[in-house]
Amino acid sequence: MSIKVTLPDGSEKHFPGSISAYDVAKDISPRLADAAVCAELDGKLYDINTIIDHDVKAVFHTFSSAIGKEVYWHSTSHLMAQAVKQLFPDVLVTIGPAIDSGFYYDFDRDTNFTDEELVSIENKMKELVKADLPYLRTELSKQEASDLFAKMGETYKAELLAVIPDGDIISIYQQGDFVDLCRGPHLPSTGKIKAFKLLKSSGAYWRGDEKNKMLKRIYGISYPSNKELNEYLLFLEEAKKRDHRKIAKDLDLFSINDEVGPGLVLWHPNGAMIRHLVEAYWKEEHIRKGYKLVYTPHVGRANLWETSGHLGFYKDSMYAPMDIEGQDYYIKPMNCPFHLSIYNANLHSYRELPIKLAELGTVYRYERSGVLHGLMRVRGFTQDDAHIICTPDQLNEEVEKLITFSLNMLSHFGFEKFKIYLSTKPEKSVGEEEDWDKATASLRLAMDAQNLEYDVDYGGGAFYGPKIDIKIKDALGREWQCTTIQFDFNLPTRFDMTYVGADNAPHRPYVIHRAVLGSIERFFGTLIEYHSGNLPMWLCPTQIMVLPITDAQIEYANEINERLLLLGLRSEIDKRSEKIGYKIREAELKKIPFMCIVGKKEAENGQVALRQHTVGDLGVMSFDEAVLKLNEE
RNA sequence: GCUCAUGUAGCUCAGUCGGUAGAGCACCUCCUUGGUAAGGAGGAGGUCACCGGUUCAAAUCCGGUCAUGAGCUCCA
Repeated sequence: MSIKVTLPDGSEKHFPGSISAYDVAKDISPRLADAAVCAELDGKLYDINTIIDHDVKAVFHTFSSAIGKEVYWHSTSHLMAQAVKQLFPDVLVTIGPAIDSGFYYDFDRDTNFTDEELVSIENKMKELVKADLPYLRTELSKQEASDLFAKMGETYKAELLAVIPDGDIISIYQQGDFVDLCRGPHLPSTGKIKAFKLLKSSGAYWRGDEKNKMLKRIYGISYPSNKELNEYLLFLEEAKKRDHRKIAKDLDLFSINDEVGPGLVLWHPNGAMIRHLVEAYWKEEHIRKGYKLVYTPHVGRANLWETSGHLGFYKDSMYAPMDIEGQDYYIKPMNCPFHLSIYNANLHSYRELPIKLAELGTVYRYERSGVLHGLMRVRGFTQDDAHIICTPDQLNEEVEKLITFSLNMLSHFGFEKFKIYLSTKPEKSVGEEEDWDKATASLRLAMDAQNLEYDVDYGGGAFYGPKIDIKIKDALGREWQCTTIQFDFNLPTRFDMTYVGADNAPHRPYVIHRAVLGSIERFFGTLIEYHSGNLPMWLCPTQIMVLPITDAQIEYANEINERLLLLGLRSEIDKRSEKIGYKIREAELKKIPFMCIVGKKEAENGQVALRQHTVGDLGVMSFDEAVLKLNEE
C-alpha cells in the first residue's frame, strides 16, 4: 500500500508504506527533520514521530511558526514541571500552557518559589535536557487516566479530567519519571530544548478564579539557540529602559504621590506642556471635523446616575456619594449623562443631526489597588470623549468617518501598528436584535471599506451595544486600548432622547460613544514608551537649548534665545558657568531635540553652531539657516 | 482585593552579628571661562514609609497599616 503525502506547495511525495512524519520531513531535507517540532496532518497537529498510514496533506512546523513556538514552549513547560517534581516531590502539578511569549506552569505549593529555587530548577532542567528523554504519548480511557492520576495523588489533574466528556480518548505524555495529562503534541525529546530561562514566579488563581486557591506560577521562555534567547533577554532589558515611569522620572513629567493618593496623577510642568500640546491638537482637529466642544461638571446628583443606569450597573466602579444639603452627589465615572443632558436641553430637528459633542472630560473610577500601573491604570483620568447623536441613516457614514479620524490622529502621533477588535452582542444585552444587527453590520462595513484587518470578539460587546476598539502596543508588547467606538442602545431610551423627523414626529436618535486617544493619561504613557522619551519635535516641552560656551557669550545667547521664542519655538538658555561638554550632556540626557551652541566665533559672525539630539554636531550656520533646519523637523 | 517581593537624602543605591546614618549624581557657595556627553574644592540635606511590640539599645528582629513592583482577577 503506497502512501501519498501532499506538501503545502502542492508537491507530492510517495512512500511505499507506513512512514513516520519525521522520516517524511527527512526525505524533504535532513535540516527540516531536525528543526521540525511537530507535524500538521490534514489540519490536525501530531507529534513528529507519528506514523502516517494513509494519504495526507502535511505541514511541518518549526520554531519559526507560531504553532511551532507553542509546541516548543509547551514542551519546555513540561520539562520544567518534571524538574520541579524531582526537586519538590510534594508539589502538585496543575496546568502549564504556552503563552504569547514563553510558557508558565502553575503548582500547588505553600510557599513561593524563590530566585535561588528557580536557579536550581533551571539546573535540574539542564540535566534532563542532557538525558534527552523522549516525550512518549499514550492514549487511554478517561477511567484509566483518572485512576492513574488518583494513584499519583495529582488531584488537580483529576479535576481537569472530570470536565472532559466520558467517551473521549485521553492522552498522557511521559518523559522519564514525569507523566502529565496533555493533548499534545510535543517535541520528540527533551534534548531538543537548547536554551531556556525561568523569568519570574508569582501567584495565580486555580483556573483564573479569585475564589479558588492561589497557586504558584513560574514563567519561562525557551529558544532553539542561546543567541535567540539572549536577544530576547536583551529585548526585555531594553523594554525596561523605555518604561514610561522611568522616563517620566528622568524627564520630570509627572509623579504619583503617596500622600495625594494612589492612582492620582500630578502633572509636572514638562508633562503638562506635552499634555497641553496633545490636547490643543486634539481640540483643533475635532473642531475641524464638526465636533462642538462642551464642558461638564465633575459631580452629578444621584437622580442623574439613576436615569443613566450607572447606579445599577456601574456602581462598583464609582466612589461613595457625598451629601450636599441632604442630596447624594456622585463624582463622575463617565461623561455620557452630561453630554446627553446637553442634547436634551434643546429640541432638535433631524436637520441638525449628526450632533457631535466633545469634551476632554476627567472621570474618576474605583480600581482595585493591585491593578494600578503608572499612567496606564489610574483612578482619575481624562477621556477624550465625544458622543455622536445621529439618525439611523447616518450610521454607516459616521462610523466610517470615525475610524479614519482615529487612525489619522493616532498616526499623527507616530503610531504605525494597530490591532483592531470588533466586539459583538453579549448574552445579556439591551436593545432590539434588529438594531444590534444593523449597528454591528455598519461597524464591519466601515472596516471592510478601508480593508482593515480586525479580530472579532464574539459576545465581547458592552451590554448596551457593539463596539470597535483600536489598540496600540507598548514597549513590552502589551496592548493598550486607545480608540473605542461604542454604540449605545441603552441611554437614548433612558434619557428619552428624541429629534423631530421630516414627518414632524419625534424619533429616537442613535448614540455613538467614542474616545480616540482613550485616556489622556494612558495615551501619554504609551506615547512616551513608543518614542522612548524622544518625542517628535512638535511635542517637546523644550525644543531648543541655547548654550553659550563662556560667560562672555551670554548676551549674544540671550539674543538668539529671544529671537527663537519670537518665532514661536520653545527655546531655553543654559547660562550656568559650566563647561560646554557638561551643558551638552545635560541637554542630551533631557532629550532636547536641538542645541544652539554659541561661542566667540559665532557671536562675532552672527552665527550659531547647531547640534541635534542623538545625531551630533550639524556645523556652524547663520541664524536663518538654523531656523530652516529646525522647521524641517 | 489575592500571592510574593520591596520601601534608607531630590535621584540611583550601600549599610556586616541589633550599638545611634553612608556613597555617587543633583542642589548651594567659592575657584575655574572652557569649542560638542561629567573641571576642582567646600557645604547643606535623613522621624531609615507609618504605627505598635521585643530589647539596656531597632534602619536592622516581630506584628499591623500604607505605598510601590511582578503577576492573578478586572478595565480607558
